[in-house]
Amino acid sequence: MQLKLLHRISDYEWLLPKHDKMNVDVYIVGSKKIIEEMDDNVYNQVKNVASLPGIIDKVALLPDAHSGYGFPIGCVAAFDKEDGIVSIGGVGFDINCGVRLITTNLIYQDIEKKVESIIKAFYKKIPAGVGANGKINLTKKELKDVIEKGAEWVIKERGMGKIEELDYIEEGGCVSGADFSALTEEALAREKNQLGTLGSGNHYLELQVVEEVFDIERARVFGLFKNQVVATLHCGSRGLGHQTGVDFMNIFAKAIHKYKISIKDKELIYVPATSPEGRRYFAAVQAASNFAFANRQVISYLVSEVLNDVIKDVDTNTMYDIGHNTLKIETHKVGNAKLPLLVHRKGSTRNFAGKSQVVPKPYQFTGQPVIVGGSMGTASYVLCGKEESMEKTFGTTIHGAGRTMSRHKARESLSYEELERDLLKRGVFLKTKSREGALEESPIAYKDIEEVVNTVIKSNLSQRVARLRPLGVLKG
DNA sequence: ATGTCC
Repeated sequence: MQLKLLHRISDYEWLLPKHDKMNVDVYIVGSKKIIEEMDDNVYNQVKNVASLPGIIDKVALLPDAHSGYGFPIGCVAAFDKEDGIVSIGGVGFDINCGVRLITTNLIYQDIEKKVESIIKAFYKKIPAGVGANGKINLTKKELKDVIEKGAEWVIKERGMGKIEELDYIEEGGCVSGADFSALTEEALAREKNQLGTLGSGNHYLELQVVEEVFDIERARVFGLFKNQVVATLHCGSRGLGHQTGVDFMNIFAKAIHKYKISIKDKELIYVPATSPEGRRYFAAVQAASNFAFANRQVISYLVSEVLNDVIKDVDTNTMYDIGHNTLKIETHKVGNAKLPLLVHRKGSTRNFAGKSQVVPKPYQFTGQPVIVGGSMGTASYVLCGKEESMEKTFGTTIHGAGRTMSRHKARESLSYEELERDLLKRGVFLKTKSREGALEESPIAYKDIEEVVNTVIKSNLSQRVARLRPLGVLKG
């Protein structure tokens, strides 16, 4: 993206003022380098998003942003609850794709020589890769319960996890407004034993060590300490969520004729939020979101089982679990008004500070944790929201480093053997279902996580709590 | 991201 098109606010904040058909400005977070290296298509995409009807206040673009379907990945846009719209590209096809951080009572020395065997045991126990199926076979009635109850169903009905864990999942592991009947038959049919499966692409399960603690107080409340072994898992709503996106593209395509909406970019198709199709999409997104929460709950339980198989008496806890492809109704301060908004977070994470109804009770005085995923060889971060982000980005921050190289280019840039060697040099053991897939996710294909994190710190959106160094990774 | 083309 060209810097000369933007107005500088600070070294880390920029503004693309509204012009042409834009209804609002675009607020951009990034260092000079990050913005200059950002795909030009991101510029076109945020301009298009800013031109959507009923958009409120601004579009916020985060430093991990890159080109996506319709909306960039790494942005947040909010629409008036009544006069606004809902967009499929604004959520993403992997609905409620998210991350969970699992803490343990182990220190690095406990597992130093067992990393390989732990990752291999993960590989055996946790289905990963395209089309992977798990052991949980749901009847239609059970699937309906999963959709309506989210992670709670997994804990109560299958005994996979502790009931207290629900307090440490975004929205208690179950968003409201989920309607089973909003999902299509095709989406339901895709759920063929996919509960408790990791998936492919950038999804992973990583064994990590807490390398550095930046905020001792918050780390203590989050249950983190230096040299501690933790696991981070990144996955979403699998085929069910994806099919929901695909099917609503068709439902929306019919609806725009009815509402006489003309679309200039088919990837940016939308319907009025209050239309039957819009309401149904909202309910379907919440439904798929609950499936994703349940999915991560199952995998999280399998992680604790594996750790207890390989090493005895391991105590695991969920530090937090949060999505980064979401659609929510939230009240935000806009100017002097407080407005209920339809917040689309696409590859971006809710980052609420301090006391808030949606911050879990144990974290009321710290603010809500954010888990920023690394890219195989690189560090992950635990961050925490700051008050300023409420006004600047609707309480939103980054979700990862963000791609800087296309999947295709990444595959051509190195061989699998080179990747494996590079990772071993970094002290990371890799096990994957797909060598091609792993190449696409090579660390060289991603931005520098340190620089991306530094940007949200310098712009006062988030604060650092801890940095996690990868030891081993299972990829789909 | 995705039973990466029923």
